[in-house]
Amino acid sequence: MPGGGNRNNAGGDKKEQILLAAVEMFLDKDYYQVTITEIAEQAGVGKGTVYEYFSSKEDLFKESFSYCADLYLQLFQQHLSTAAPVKQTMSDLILAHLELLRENRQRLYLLFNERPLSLQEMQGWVIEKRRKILKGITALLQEGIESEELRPELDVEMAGRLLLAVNFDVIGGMVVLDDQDVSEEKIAGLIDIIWNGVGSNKHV
Amino acid sequence: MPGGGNRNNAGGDKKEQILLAAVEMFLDKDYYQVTITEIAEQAGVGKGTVYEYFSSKEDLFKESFSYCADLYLQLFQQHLSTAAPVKQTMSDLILAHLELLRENRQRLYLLFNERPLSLQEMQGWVIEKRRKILKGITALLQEGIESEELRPELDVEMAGRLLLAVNFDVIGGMVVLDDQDVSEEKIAGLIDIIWNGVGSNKHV
Amino acid sequence: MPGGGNRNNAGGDKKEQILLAAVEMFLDKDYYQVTITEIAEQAGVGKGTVYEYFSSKEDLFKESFSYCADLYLQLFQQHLSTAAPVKQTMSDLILAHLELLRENRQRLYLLFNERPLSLQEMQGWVIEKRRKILKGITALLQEGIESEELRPELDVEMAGRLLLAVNFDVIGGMVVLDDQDVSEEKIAGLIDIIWNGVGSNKHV
Amino acid sequence: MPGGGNRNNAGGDKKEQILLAAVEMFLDKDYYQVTITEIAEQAGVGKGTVYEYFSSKEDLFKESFSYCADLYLQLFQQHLSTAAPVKQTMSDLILAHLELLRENRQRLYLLFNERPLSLQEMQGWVIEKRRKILKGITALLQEGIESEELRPELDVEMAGRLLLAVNFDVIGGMVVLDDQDVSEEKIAGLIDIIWNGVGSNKHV
DNA sequence: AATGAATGAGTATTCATTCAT
DNA sequence: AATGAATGAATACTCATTCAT
Repeated sequence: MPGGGNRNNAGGDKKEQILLAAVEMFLDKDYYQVTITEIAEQAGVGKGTVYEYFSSKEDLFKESFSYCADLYLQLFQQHLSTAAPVKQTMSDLILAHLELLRENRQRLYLLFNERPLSLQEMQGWVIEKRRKILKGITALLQEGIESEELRPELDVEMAGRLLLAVNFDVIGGMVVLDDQDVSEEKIAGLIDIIWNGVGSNKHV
Repeated sequence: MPGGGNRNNAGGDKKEQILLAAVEMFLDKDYYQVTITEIAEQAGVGKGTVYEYFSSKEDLFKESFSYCADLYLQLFQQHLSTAAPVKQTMSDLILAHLELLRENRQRLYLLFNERPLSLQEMQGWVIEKRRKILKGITALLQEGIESEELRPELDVEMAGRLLLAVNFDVIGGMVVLDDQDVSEEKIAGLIDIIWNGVGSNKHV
Repeated sequence: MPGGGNRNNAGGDKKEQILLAAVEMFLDKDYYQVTITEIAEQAGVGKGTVYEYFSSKEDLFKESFSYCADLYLQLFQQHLSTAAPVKQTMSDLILAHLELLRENRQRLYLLFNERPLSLQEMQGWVIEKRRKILKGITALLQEGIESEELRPELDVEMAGRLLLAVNFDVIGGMVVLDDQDVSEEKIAGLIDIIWNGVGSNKHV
Repeated sequence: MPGGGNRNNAGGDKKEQILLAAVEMFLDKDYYQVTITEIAEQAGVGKGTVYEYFSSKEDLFKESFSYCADLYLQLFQQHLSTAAPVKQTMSDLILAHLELLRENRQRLYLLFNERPLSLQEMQGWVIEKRRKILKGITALLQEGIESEELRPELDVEMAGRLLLAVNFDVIGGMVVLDDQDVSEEKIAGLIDIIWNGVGSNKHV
């Protein structure tokens, strides 16, 4: 078997090592401000080694991004596949998201939400991931309608988008942009709004 | 209106000329992809002239950004300061936002929502603008509660954030990311959700 | 007239300055061993300046090469367009070539004769120049046949190629590779061979 | 023939294996475009193994070059050592050369004729080989004079150089640069010129 | 005030070579 | 002896910024 085979018992470690270092850097600075040298240093390997495992900076970025995006995807999918009542699930999602943001550096939000504009391909990347999540949420809502938890006349697509926005923009914004403490109370208030709307009955 | 009269290129309006050119470019490409040379060409001035009016590329970007942000601010403030019913205002805001996105190139959204991440200062910039808008919306909602259009127990901050998210994330996302046609019907559905919530009465 | 016009009274000097420096370097070392930095230093300009006038290293090389090739072309064309007897012209060509090699650094020979193999395009370049020269020589020989200076049954193409080879390979080789002094006597001997051939009459 | 027997890859012939792979590659691409990795792959050995047998890329190139040069040398020496008439030998040489070029990839010509210029050492290498060949040719011509096949007043050195040039520049040029089909007729014409010269008797 | 020629710091990437296994 | 993972020196090219005119 010429050329040997899989990378020792050290495993694919080097690659992961580099990937994690890259994620670390890309969470801190944007694509253009992160240098391969930095990543290599952060990973504790030589510059050339980076290129043993990733064909280019762009490739490395994509993989870093994908790695982070998958964290999100997993989070959502995990919570969306429960049998819990919809209201509960919505709440759980928000809480889980909050935790994810807190655990994995707030900037995860940024990486996901605010990609390097110009790497056009990245755009499609993000959009794709968003669609997947949106689809999951939409399905959840559809079930909610069928189980009569939700109003039958609901525009599930828009409701789904709103829930996505709540997670990314409201929660993400509070944690990351405003660096706020998001209390349980706040979340309850938010869920209340989503569930019951803002309108009073007096004027309707 | 100082100086009065219409502004030909005879006037001292080189600065505005350059600024508008910069906005044009920054709406098309991201910070790192726009070059001073391009901006100068677009503005029809020499490269050196750019530096007569702006101390650096970063400075020029900030001003360009601010210029665009103000478009938003104006849009919101204009609609938030009407005496119309809150529901109407919310709807108007969304419609106006839609139009703004369509008119001013979709990328306005991107410029505003997705700044060159780690120009740290930019962050504060965005946050600041968001807060101002949020404040306006919150005030609107507070009035709505007082006029009993809105539910008295509403967490106005969260409701405000949600409305912001609806504009930026839901509408912006649909127009820009998904390149979707946002029908009146969709908006009606969205307003319905915001107003009445997603929950059915059966299970509550 | 926006943008001004031709480069000062300094003339296209900078460009020529750089070109000559590049020629200098490319005559000394091969394409891959010459660095842009060196050329810039040699030319006494900044690295960036090189790129103001030449779009890439390859471009600069091509122009350098072309510059040298034109020296050859001129040399040949100048001598080929005289009304002198063919024999005289052949001799003149060789002498002129010798002088050119001595004047313009021997390595001119190398640059022309031994291009960087791999820049495929270069190959075509050289071939093209060779063809032009060959055509000129062939025409000369044809005239020689018509004026009955040369044998009527001569294969002019082959004779032309032989004359080219004499110049490039024999003369060039002696001067450059063997660093030999090429005496008038040697040249007379060479012309004699070309004119009368090597064969004796005894055995024919 | 030390060791005798045929050489499988079982033998210690790794070195030859690598050398032949290198020749293969260097005939295809120039020094700078051939990588050690490629050579190793072509040879079916590990990259490190190359360095077991050759101290550096340059060393490997030199040996590859020498290997090819020896093909030439052998070709010439083989034909130069016959007892055939000089005219016949000249013709044979050209034909043999043609065949060699056709068989061994045209690029043999390039490898020999156009070394990576400024590996200065290479220059000497080529010069050395050329001298050896030239010496052989000169001896042949001297014999030709003695046997009265050739004109007694011939400058044998120049005649030798001319024959070398005919082989390398005329034949090589036609085959490689101009990618021409070299007919027997053309060769006959060439031999005719060498033998009888270009001059008519009318004007002499 | 206006210009654009000149500049050089900054960076992704390649590849010969080493050396631990 | 054989390997190939790891390495970092080396280099073309970009572009914000300056400054002489």
